[in-house]
Order: sequence, then C-alpha cells, then structure tokens
Amino acid sequence: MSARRGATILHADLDAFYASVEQRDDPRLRGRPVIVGGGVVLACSYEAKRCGVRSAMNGAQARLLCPHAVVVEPRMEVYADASKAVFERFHDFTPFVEPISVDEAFLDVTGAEHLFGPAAEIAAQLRTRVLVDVGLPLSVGVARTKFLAKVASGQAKPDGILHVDPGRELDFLHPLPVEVLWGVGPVTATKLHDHGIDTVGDLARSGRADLQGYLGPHAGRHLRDLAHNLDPRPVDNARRDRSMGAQRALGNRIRTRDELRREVLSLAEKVSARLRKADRVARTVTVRYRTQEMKHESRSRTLVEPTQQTGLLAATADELLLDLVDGPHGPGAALGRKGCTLVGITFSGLGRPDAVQLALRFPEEGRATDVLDRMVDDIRGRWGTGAVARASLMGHTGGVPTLARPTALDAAHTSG
DNA sequence: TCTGGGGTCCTAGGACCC
DNA sequence: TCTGGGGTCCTAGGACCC
Repeated sequence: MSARRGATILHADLDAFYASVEQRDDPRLRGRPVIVGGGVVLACSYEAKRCGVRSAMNGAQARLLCPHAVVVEPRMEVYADASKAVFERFHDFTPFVEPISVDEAFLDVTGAEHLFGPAAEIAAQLRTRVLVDVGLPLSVGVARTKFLAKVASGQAKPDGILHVDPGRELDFLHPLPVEVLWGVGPVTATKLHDHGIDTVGDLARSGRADLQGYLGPHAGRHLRDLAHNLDPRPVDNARRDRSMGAQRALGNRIRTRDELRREVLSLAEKVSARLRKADRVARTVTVRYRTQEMKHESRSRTLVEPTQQTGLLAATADELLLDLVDGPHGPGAALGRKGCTLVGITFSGLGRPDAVQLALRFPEEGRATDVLDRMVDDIRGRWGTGAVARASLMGHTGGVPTLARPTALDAAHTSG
C-alpha cells in the first residue's frame, strides 16, 4: 500500500486488448476491423469501433454495422499469457501495482521517479517496453489520484499518453461529461441529466445534500468528491479476490428442472476446483438466475464454516436453485411460470484455509482484555507475529460471558 | 440478433444482541 | 413493562465495471 499527498499514479490500459492480440498474431488483420467473439462482441479493434461496433454488443448487430469486419473466435489462454507478460513489465517499474482486470492496472510510481525519471518519462518507457516486448499498444494516464489517472488514460486512447498537470486538474476535469466518472453508468447519468447536470463541473457546483437526495448518501458524496478531484484511495498491491463465480447463458430454449440442476452442479464443480487451486475457502454460496423477461433473481446462504469441498458447495447450490425453480408451489412451479435464460453461482466470503476459529470462555473473574491478550499470544505462538486476528465478544451463558467468533487470520484486527 | 462471462460495491430490511 | 439506540450479520436486489 502506498498513497500520500503528491503521489504520482499511472493508470495503464491496453487498447482493445483481445483484438490487439489478434492483430499482433495475424498480420493480415492489421489495419482491418476485427471483432472478437461471434455471439456477443467481447472486444473489437479501433477500425471496428469507427463503424459503431462496441464491446458487449450483439454479434449480428455488429456484423450489420461493419459487414467487412473479420470475426475471430476468442483465444483466452493466449490473452492470459499476454496479460501476464504485460504485468511483468509493470512490475519492472514499481512493486505498487494494483490490477483492475486482465488489461488494466494502477501503478504508484511515486518512489520510482528518482530511478526512472519524471512520471511522464516513466509512462513513456512503460509504453515502449510493452510495445517492444509484448507487441501491444498501451495507453497511460498520469495524475495525482487514481480516478483522475483513469479518466486521463481514457482520454489518451488509443495508443496515447496524458499527463494531468497538478496545477490544472480541475481545468481538465470540469468540461468533461459526467459519464467519464468511474461509477456513473446509464442509470446514474440519466438521474444527473434530469437534474441539469451534464458535465463534471456541473456536478462539482451542485449541493451535496441535493445529490445525496436522489443518488443516495454514498454515491452522492462520492461523485461530488470525485468532481473536486478528491480521491484518497491508495494503490493497493495486496488486494485479494472477494468472490469467485461462473455463469452460463442458456439461450431461449425451455429448460427442465433437471437440466438446470445439472448445469448448476457442473458450475459448482468448476468453481470449487478454481477455489482449491487458488488455495481459498468460501463461506457464502449464491445462485443467480435470469428469467425469460430478463429479470434477475438470486438466493444465497452463508455456511457455518468456510469450505472448499465440492460436495458441500454443490449441495448448497442445488438447494438454492430448487428454491428458485420450485417456489412455494411445488417442483418446477416457479420455473414453468418465469422460464430461465441464465444460471450462475458465486462463492464469496473467501478466506485462507489456514484461518482458524478459537473460542475461549471467560474465567469467572477474567477481564475481556486479558482473554484477548491470551488469544493474541496463542495465535502468535502458533503462526508467528505476522498473523492477524479478529475477535469479538458474544453471549452470556449462566452469567459467564463467553468469547466467540475469534478467527480469520487474514481479517483486519479489531478489538473490543 | 433477443442480449457473454468475470467481477466489485452499495442499499435496505430483518434478525439478533447488548 | 415499555421503549429504544447502537451494532453486526445475513439476504435479496441493483448499479456498475471490463
């Protein structure tokens, strides 16, 4: 972690990532519109974007807009390798790299400037390294905050670099449409426009209470802060995945109850395997469901203890699915009424399998702090001083307070 | 052309505890 | 007995991101 006033942050973003990899590997595709993915557009080259093709667009619509485009099947393993190579280049410049996705990351280069030169220089070197070593175009935004660096890289695309001068941040930001802000999607944009807010400057000038009134307390405050370039979030190179999941779109064919159960079982097996491979356990299972009317439903259950066992996770997912397809009126009743076009599962509440649970009982005269101290000593004795524990007080049994729910070696330390 | 697959974070209400 | 505030955890749903 690192973030200070005067920090220098880069947002590095590969241009049209999947499509660029295809153009790199097949010279015939260079300079031509390329669409990756047939059913739905996963990525498209800038030549295709000029025809109006966008990612997530339906494939048939994309081909209509851009009839001469070359459509290629995605090659996920190749993209994963390319991503890995690019991130290795990032780490050559700083250890403070926070991945956002396969093709995007924040880099805190504050301490790297005396090694590699000023930030704009680092950004230029980064782009050269990625282009020469991996063969992919990279856009970079440079600023003092994460969010502004992200906005800058968006403005720098394609294949560009944009350094927001610390003295001119608001001059850069305020004329831009509110849609450039991270967290403003279609719904929020419409609400803002309805209130006469079209640019980031409009947002900065509006009252916090007004914004919170129609966006909610968090979003209202957050967006207004961003409009004033207030973004204290540090570049976090130690982020861990919070959840892990898989889903399957099923098209329009009517599915039977048993088909859906098999589908969910296979998803559960797949994600459980990933969970074990990542050496993680999960505590909450969620089953997601999409009806023929494209409505989303979900059911979730939190287990008493985190696990990585396929059997338990799959059985839980199955029960949750049955709740969705049966409803209160018996087997398949709800399914018959609403149909199903997608099922998915998510495991969340992820933790390390070596996290432990300790429960200690207060001695009659013991004080809570003494018990906590003994627990901390116990934990350190077993796992070293680097271990982190969380503890809380729970319950009275026969007048004797008990300590429960200690646990989670990688959770934050709290006391009291 | 009926619309993929992988995630993150927030909200609101209810249960439960002190 | 009644009222209630503060806090956490869980669930369902929604917005948003790449």
